[in-house]
Amino acid sequence: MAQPAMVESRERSDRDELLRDVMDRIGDKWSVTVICRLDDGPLRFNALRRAVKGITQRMLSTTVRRLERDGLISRTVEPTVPPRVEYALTERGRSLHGILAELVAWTEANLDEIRRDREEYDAAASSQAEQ
Amino acid sequence: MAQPAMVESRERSDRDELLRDVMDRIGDKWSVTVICRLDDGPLRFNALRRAVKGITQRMLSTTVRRLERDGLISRTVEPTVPPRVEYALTERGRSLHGILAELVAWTEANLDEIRRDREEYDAAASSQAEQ
DNA sequence: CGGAATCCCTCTTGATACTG
DNA sequence: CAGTATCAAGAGGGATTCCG
Repeated sequence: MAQPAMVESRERSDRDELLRDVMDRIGDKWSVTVICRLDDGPLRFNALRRAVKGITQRMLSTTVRRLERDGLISRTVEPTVPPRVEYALTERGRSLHGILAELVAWTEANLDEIRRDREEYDAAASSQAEQ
Repeated sequence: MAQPAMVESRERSDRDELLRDVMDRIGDKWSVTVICRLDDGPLRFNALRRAVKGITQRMLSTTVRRLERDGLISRTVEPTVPPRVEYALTERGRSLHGILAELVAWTEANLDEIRRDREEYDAAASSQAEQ
C-alpha cells in the first residue's frame, strides 16, 4: 500500500495559505454578491449595478475586474456605440457559486441564533464592565 | 398548489445582507484558519497561537473573542494559577467547518489554474499599457 | 454606456510594551 | 499563561469628477 503521505501531499499550513488566497478574493465586501447576481444570468454593467444594491460604480468596476482576472466571470464587449459590455459567470464561477449557495443556506439556518448569541454575549460583557 | 412565493420568503437582496453578515465575520484575515485548526481538536491559547503561523497575540485574542461571540467556538477557563484557557469548536462551528472544508477542496482543485489565469491577465494588461 | 482618476477617511492589522 | 493597552501604518472603500 502507498503511504498516506503520498496522497496527503499538502501540509495544513499550506492549505491555510491556499484557502486564504481565495478568501482574500471573495472575502471583500462585494464579490460574493456579484457572483450570486450573475448566477441568475448574464448582465450588463449598469444592470448589474442596479442588481447589487448599494454598490458604487467604482467598486463594481474594481470587483468585476478582479473576478475576471481569476477567471470566475467573463467580460464580453460588443464594439457598438455606445458599447455593450456583458458579464457572465464562467464554468469555474458557477462551481464556486455552488459552494457559496451552501454558505447561504447555512447562514439562513443559523443567523437568527447567531444574532441572539451576539446580543447575549454583549449584554454579559457590558454588565461585567459595570462592576 | 401553494404559491412558490410562500416558500421563497426571502428576497434576493435579503439573502445578500444575510450572507454578508457571515462573510464579514469569517472573511477577515484569521478566522477561517483558526476554525480549521480547532477542527483538529481543542487547543489552549499559546498552542493555538503556534498552530496559526504568523498570527500575533493581539490578533488571536481579537479573533477568538469574535468567534466566541458568534457561538462558533467555546472558551473554557480552568481557574488554576497560571490559568488554563481552552478553545474548542462548538457544534455550530463544526457545521460551518464542513462547508469551509468544501471551500478548501475547491481551492485545491482550482487554485493552480487561477494563478495561471492571473499571470496571463496581468501580462495582457501590462503589454497593453505599453501601447 | 461603461468606465478611469483623484481625494479622503475609516477600519483592520501589526509592533511593541505591559499585566494579573 | 493568557491576555490588554497604545500607537502607527496600510488597505479597502465611498464620493466626486472626468473621458471615449
